[in-house]
Amino acid sequence: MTPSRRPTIREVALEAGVSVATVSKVLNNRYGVAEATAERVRAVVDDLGYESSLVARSLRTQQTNVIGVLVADLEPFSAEVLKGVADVVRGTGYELVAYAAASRVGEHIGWERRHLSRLGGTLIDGAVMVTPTVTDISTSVPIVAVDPHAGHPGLPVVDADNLNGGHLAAEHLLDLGHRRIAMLTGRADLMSAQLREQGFRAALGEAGIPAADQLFVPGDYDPDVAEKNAYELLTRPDRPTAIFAANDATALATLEVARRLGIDLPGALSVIGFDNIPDGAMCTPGLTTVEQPIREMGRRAAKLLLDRLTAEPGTEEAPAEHIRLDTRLVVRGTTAHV
Amino acid sequence: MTPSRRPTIREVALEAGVSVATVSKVLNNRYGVAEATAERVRAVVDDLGYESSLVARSLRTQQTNVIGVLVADLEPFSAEVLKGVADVVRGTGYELVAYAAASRVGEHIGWERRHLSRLGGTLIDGAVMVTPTVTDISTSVPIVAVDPHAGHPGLPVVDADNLNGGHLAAEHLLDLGHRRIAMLTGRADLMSAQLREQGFRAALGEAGIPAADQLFVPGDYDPDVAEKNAYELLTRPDRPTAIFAANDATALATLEVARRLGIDLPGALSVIGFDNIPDGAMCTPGLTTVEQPIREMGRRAAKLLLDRLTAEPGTEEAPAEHIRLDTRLVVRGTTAHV
DNA sequence: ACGGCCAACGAAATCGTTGTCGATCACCCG
DNA sequence: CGGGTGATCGACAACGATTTCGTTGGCCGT
Repeated sequence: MTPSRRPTIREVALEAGVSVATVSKVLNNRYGVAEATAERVRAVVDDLGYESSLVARSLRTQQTNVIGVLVADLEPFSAEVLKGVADVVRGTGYELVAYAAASRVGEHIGWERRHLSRLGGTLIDGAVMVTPTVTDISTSVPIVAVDPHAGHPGLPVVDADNLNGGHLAAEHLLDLGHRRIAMLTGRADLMSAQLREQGFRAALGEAGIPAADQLFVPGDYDPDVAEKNAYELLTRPDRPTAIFAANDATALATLEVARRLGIDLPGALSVIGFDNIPDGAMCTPGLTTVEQPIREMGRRAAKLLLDRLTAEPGTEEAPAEHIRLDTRLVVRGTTAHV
Repeated sequence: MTPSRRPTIREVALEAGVSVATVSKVLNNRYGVAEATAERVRAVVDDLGYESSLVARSLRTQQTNVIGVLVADLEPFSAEVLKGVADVVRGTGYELVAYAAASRVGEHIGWERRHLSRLGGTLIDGAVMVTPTVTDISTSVPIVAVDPHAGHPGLPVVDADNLNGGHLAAEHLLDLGHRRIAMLTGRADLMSAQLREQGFRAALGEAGIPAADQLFVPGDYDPDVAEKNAYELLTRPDRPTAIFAANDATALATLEVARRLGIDLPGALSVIGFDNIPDGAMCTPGLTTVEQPIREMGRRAAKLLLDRLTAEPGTEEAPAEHIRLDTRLVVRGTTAHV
């Protein structure tokens, strides 16, 4: 019985009666080997089921042909970005691996840095980082950020038009006649959250409605936080007639709170979210929301990264691009007139 | 300016005035180096910010200290398993990477095999496979399967007690007085789906209710398929008073169909799902379901795998374990009497 | 027939690390 | 003072691939 170990290139060479160098040349179809021998080598290769060791190859060539996606947690948003990246990576000869950080909040401080330095230049050739919070990325591998922390210096970014998205949400509610509108704001450190709020405030301003600070409560992109604050908001004597939640997860939490409080929806309260995650469409009534093309964001991020990786070393580095994709209003059943 | 490349062990050795071997010994704190030199080496190491190359180390030691989780797609189920695996892997010195297969259905034929052979023995030391469909796993790395394809030979498996789960669902509906109960069955090739149906049928039988074949329609674990079939089911003249969906995703799709048809829920129709994914709890009304401890399944799978990996080579291989975790009825708002 | 040339191939260096094993040296004991 | 004994360290051979560069041999032209 043949050994169950995976065969090495040496064994292939031996079997085919050629040198290791020749086998390598055949596999990477490089110039300088006769078709006859190449044929013979190929026969032996798939007879033995040989596959070259990615590790050994990486050591030699100094690149792994693997790109990583680093996500803080596997919420639907990250998962969707990941799928978008996978769409693009497939068929390019690159492998795709995902690294999920801590599941416990607060534990991921510095996680991104640690992982990047461990992996970069040794396990992955580049990375797509989803909602990264690190401020100084001083690493050797190229990085593309999706929906990053506010105030990043010069690294390529893909995000949605959050500013206009916030604007759209406010406009929709204003069109329906709402005047006392509250907002569950997002994670304060993320650019997307800041822009959504900014666009929202701008639209209110344009409509001549003063922004009352007590109507802006933190939702933090987190259902639990949002639930607590939505409850507080909805039990006030002068409770708002509409709520803009900075993302769908917190909007759904708000719906749940309203239901518990027996508030008629959308009769007595309108709720609009942001993201357009699948769950929002499934719920009863369907969640009105601002859609951002998450999967497409993943695709664009991957393209950006692959472009950098496959760029000729000679060509000068392209300036950090910033790709901003459009957002779009999706009206369903949780918003209504008055 | 120092080169921006990551430093090698050789440079550390040079800087510290010792040999490469000594540096290696210090880093892996192996016996045979004086504390004074060790101290000096350590100083240089974090002065230069040196980190050993995982690639080179892997090539030498023939193990990568990375375990992989292979999922067909990143639905909530897989994501939750992944988190469970991450819980266990953290702090063990192993890295965790996730490989997502095709996003398009049907494209993943043979995908598992390809990836395993490419990665196994070269990029990962072992793998947890979620709902694997391959039948012959002839690879060099240890594998643990979560909720596998039916009829696997001798590989360790972690799953939930699907048989009893199906039984619980049926019992619940029977207790509520339902007699004409339909089922949206799951993916026919998965063990879990078969067992859920089997438990369900058994409970019906015990109650003296003949199983009418026209009440069993495929849901396929897929919301789109389920939507189509649920529609057909609910527009029949003698439509069922209750539906058992083989998983929550299809149960939610059923709810959506019922809502579109204007069927009062749970007054005129009871729906029960399986899994207890978060979305089911968020919806209005909350989805009654059978819970399986998905995250815990991930944890157990990871433990099983790590046990195999860290087992002394001398000890004989333990027989393939099969860990079956309990399922539990979670009653919410989508089921009611009569 | 001989020199030159090109295609085809192989020997060897290399990537960065670990582990074995021999060399060195100080020290202690008889 | 000599020999034995640890402790400490470094030289070197792997690991499995890629790539450079030199060697071989055949063929062609004159």
